Amino acid sequence: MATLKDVAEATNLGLATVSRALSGNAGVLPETRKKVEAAAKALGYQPNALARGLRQSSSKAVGLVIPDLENEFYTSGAAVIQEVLANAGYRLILCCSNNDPTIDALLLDSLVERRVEAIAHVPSSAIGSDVIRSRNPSLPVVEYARRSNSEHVDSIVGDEALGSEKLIEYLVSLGHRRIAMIAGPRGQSTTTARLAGFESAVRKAGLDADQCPVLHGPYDPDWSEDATRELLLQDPQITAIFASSSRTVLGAFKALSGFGLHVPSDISLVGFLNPPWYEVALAPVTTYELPLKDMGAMAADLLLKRIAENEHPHAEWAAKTIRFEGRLIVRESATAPRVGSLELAEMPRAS
Amino acid sequence: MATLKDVAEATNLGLATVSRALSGNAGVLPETRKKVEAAAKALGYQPNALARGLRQSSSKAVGLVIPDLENEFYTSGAAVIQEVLANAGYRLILCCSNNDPTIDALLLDSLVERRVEAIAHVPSSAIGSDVIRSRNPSLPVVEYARRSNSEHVDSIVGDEALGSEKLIEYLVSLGHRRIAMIAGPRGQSTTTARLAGFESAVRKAGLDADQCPVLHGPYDPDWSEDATRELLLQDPQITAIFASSSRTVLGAFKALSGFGLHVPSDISLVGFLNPPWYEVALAPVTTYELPLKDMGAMAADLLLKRIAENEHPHAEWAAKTIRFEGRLIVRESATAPRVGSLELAEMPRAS
DNA sequence: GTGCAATCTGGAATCGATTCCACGAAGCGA
DNA sequence: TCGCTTCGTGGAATCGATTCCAGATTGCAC
Repeated sequence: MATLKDVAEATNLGLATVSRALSGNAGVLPETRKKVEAAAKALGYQPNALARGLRQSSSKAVGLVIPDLENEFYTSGAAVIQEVLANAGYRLILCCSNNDPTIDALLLDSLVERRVEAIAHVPSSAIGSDVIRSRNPSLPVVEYARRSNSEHVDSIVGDEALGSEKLIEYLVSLGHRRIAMIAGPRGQSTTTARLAGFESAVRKAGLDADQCPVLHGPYDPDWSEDATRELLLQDPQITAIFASSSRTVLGAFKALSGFGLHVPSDISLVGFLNPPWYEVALAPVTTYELPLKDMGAMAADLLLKRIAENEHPHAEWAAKTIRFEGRLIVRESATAPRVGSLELAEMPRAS
Repeated sequence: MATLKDVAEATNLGLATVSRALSGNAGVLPETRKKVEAAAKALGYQPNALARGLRQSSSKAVGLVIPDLENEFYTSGAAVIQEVLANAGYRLILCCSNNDPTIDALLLDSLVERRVEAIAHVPSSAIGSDVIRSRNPSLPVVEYARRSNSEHVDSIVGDEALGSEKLIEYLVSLGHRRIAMIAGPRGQSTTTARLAGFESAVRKAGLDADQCPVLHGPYDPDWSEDATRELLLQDPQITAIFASSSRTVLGAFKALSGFGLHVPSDISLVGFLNPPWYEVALAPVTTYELPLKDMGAMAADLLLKRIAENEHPHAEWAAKTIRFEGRLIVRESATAPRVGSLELAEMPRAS
């Protein structure tokens, strides 16, 4: 592949001049520049970003690590982040940790080694981004969507607790008193917050906590399907289910259909987040929507701001957590509770 | 940030030795290596991938450009590609072109400038990947999911034509004779193939092509909703709709609900691909599933193979297109056609 | 005509790793 | 003991760009 030197030789100019000409710097005769550009084009010259980055110690790249490429909770923000950064002249290096803390740490390291200028991060463990910050205090890092225990990292999250609370309040207002929650895996900030909101709302409404069971498991439709199934078998008095992610809503629907139950006449179901398909689900899903796009934009803006600040040595700043409120979307999947307990028509489970 | 030199000075060793010790090369005394590793750890040394890449002219990175981060048609394969490559010691740089050919070209350039060792690409235009190949004949490139007109690039796609054909055959076997297709944007290989299959099936079944309208538009729920609406108003004799992507299925469902129509008793609807929510849709969706995961794995394997071949100068190879068959999944969204024309209860459109 | 500034250009240092080559020490057989 | 190989190590070149600094040319004012 052609290098700057090749262009220099082809034009009988010095390296320095050619470099200036191509990088659009001032101090080059217009005709010289023309000549250089022509030669570069003819030779098919493409700059070497590695060499440039090495010299300038700036890669014009930002890293983003998310745990799952097929979950709108993360990709929705990722899309915006990529867009904002692209407009600012940065490239996004997007990596996927598969929710594995080991891979997560590996990817963060590899981003630092590539000398990205900032990192956005959906932490896969409570350790989160602290390792990075402690080794590279000046590298801007922001946690997005989930929080770790890191004290020294900005984070942008949704107000998940408030969301749960609103949903439960709504169910209670419809008359439900026995509400089950299908929660996520323990230890993740989202799970913790959604659970906290649930428990708080249950308490405030004066419900009997024993009649409001909570199931913990991965954000996975299959697990959720099994969990819902067992839940109903054990506790047929339940009148409403709060499935705290779109994945678990999916599983819950499948389990319910398997039992021949109808939403919402047999049982109410509310979800979380707002993927497009909620509108065309078996019963359009009542849910709490988070402004994922806004959150992503804010994360990207924050990173850009921190990068800019880095140019000039800056005063100490305190890490801050920004929490975005969402909104309750009422659709059809929840109504007043039925009377009496469920009649489960055990059907062969769809494989 | 600590450099190799810092480690060398801290240990009173030469640069060369330190480099060898850290990169696990032979020819270093075990105790020397211990000492180096200890010092590196103490100093928080992290190698500079830019410098390494520059010297070795190999970045251990592979680029992937997809048009949309929120569409399972692309992310599903992307997830697998990332996994396979990670296992082979490569990092994935994932970029999103927003379906814009200009951005697409820009991103490809930027990947080449970063000296990635291979590129997987969902082309956003018919020009596709040829520019890259013509300038860098030795850079492995594979097109995934969509094809461009490039003659010299491998591509891995689904057998979209066959899929359409199977779906239409199925509808015909149920007794449908007036089937509408909501197609994608003209000029994309997926649209073309799906349309070709549709037309071929219509012809083979001896249907009247005039009674089987085709609407072209973006793969977008809102557009699809409008299109479906107009379609039904213009042509209430239609008994089945083939919505050729999950996005358009969504829009179609919304339009149908808006008219108070019930799937499948009032009208049949079949889709394409198989996102998880198809199972819990208003009517579980009959569709043609493509093995996206297998396709992604194959794309990644192919790239790795080409990278390996590049090590040894190799014989000419001919570009090949690999087409994956999918399978028809029969659910509940299509049944035998109603008799007579539709009665449209025009409802206020959900904003 | 001379002095000085402004403008354009090129040589050479630099970024941080890898790697070729040379050097000294140690081991071993003859 | 001498000569040869083997092993561990360090010096210096290298990758390909950017950029500091100095030199050359020109223009302009006095």
